[in-house]
Amino acid sequence: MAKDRKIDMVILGLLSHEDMTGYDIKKNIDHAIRFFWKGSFGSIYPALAAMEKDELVSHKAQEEKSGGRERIFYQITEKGRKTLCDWLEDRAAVNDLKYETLLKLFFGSSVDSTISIKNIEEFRRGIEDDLKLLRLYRDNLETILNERDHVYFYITVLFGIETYEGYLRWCDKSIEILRKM
Amino acid sequence: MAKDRKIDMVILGLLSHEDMTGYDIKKNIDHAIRFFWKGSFGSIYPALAAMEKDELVSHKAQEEKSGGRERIFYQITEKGRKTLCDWLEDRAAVNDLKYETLLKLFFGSSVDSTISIKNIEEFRRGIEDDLKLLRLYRDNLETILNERDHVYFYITVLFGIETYEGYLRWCDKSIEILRKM
DNA sequence: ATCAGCATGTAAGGCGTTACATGATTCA
DNA sequence: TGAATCATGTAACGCCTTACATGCTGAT
Repeated sequence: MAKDRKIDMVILGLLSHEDMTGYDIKKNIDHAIRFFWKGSFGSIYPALAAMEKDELVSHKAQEEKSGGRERIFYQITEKGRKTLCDWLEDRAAVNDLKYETLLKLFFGSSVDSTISIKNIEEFRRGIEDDLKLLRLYRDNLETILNERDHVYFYITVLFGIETYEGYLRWCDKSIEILRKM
Repeated sequence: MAKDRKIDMVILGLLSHEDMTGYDIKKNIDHAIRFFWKGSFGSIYPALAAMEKDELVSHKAQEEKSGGRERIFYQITEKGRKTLCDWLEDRAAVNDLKYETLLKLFFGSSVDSTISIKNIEEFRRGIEDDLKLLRLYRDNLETILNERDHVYFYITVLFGIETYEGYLRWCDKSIEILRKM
C-alpha cells in the first residue's frame, strides 16, 4: 500500500511544525536533520507535488510582492497529519548505514598502512568539525529545554555527540594500532 | 570516468583475499561487512557480470560433480587489483547514514512520548544483540592478532563496539529524559 | 557589471531492492 | 513428502542524485 518514500515523512514532519516552502525544507534538512538523513531539491520538489496530489499537503501561492521570486508555502493537511502519526507509531524502522571509510579500512591490507591511517585522519577531521557544531546546539538547547518541542531536537543532538565522541576515541585507538604495525 | 558503484569495491576487496562465488560474497557481506555496508544478490550477480566484461574479474566454471548446483568461482584480475588500490588510495569517502529511528524521534512531538520511548527501546534491542556478536568477534580476533591481515577486520570490529556502546548510553539517557516529561 | 543567494522545477541516469524463476541436495 | 539450504540469475520498479534551465534581488 503506502509507498515507502521517507522524504515524504521528513517533509510532513517539518510541515507539522509550520508552513514552509520547498527551499525552507531543504534548509531545515541541511541544518539539523543532515546528521541522520539527507535530501536534495531533486527529491523535495517532486515529493511535494506528489503529496499535494495525494492531499497530504496543500499550498496557496504567496503573492506578496515583498521582493524575490515567488515563494510557494506548503501546509500539512489533516490527512497528512494522520499519515505522519501512523508512521511514527509504526515500530518498524530501517537504519541504513554506509560507511565508505570503514569499507576502505576493512580492505586496507591491499595497501600500505600509511594509506589507511590517512583515511582515518581524514574521517576524524570531518567529525571534529561537526562535533563542535553539535556541542553548540546542545548548549543553546539546554537554556530552553522547558519548551516541550525542543526536547526531541535536543535528544537527537545528544545522539550525535555520543556517537561522534565514540568515533574520535576509535580514530585515536585504531591509528595507534596501525602505527605499531 | 569510473562508475561509482561501491558494490564493485566490496566484491574486489573480497576477491583480493581469495576466489569465491557470488553466493560466498553474499555470505561474507552478511557476516562481517553488514555493520557498515550491505549488498543483495540482485546487485552482486549483475555487478560480477559487468566487472567480468570490464576485465576486473574472471571466472572458470567449476565442473566438480561433488554435488549441489554449479558453482562459479570468480577471481580478481591484475586490472581489478589496480582498481581496488586506486580506490583505497583515493582519500575521498562518503559516509551516508540514514537513521529512520532518529528521524522518528526528531518528529516525536506529534505523538505521545510513550511512542518515542518504545521506538528507542526497539532500537536498543537490535543494538544489544549485535554488540554481543561484535564482542565475540573481538575476543576471537585478539587471539590471532599477530597475523597482519586480521588487524583490519579487528579495527572495524572495534568501531562497531565503540559506536554501539555509545548508542546504548544514549538510549538510556534519552529514555530517562522522555520519561520525565 | 557580476556574483552569490533565493527559489522552483525538470531530465537523465545510476543504483539497488524485492520478487520471481529455476533447480539440486539434504534432512526430518 | 516437504522444508531448508545451496546457488544463479532476471525483471520491475522505486528512489535519489547530479546537472541543467530559469530568473529575481542585493551586495561589491
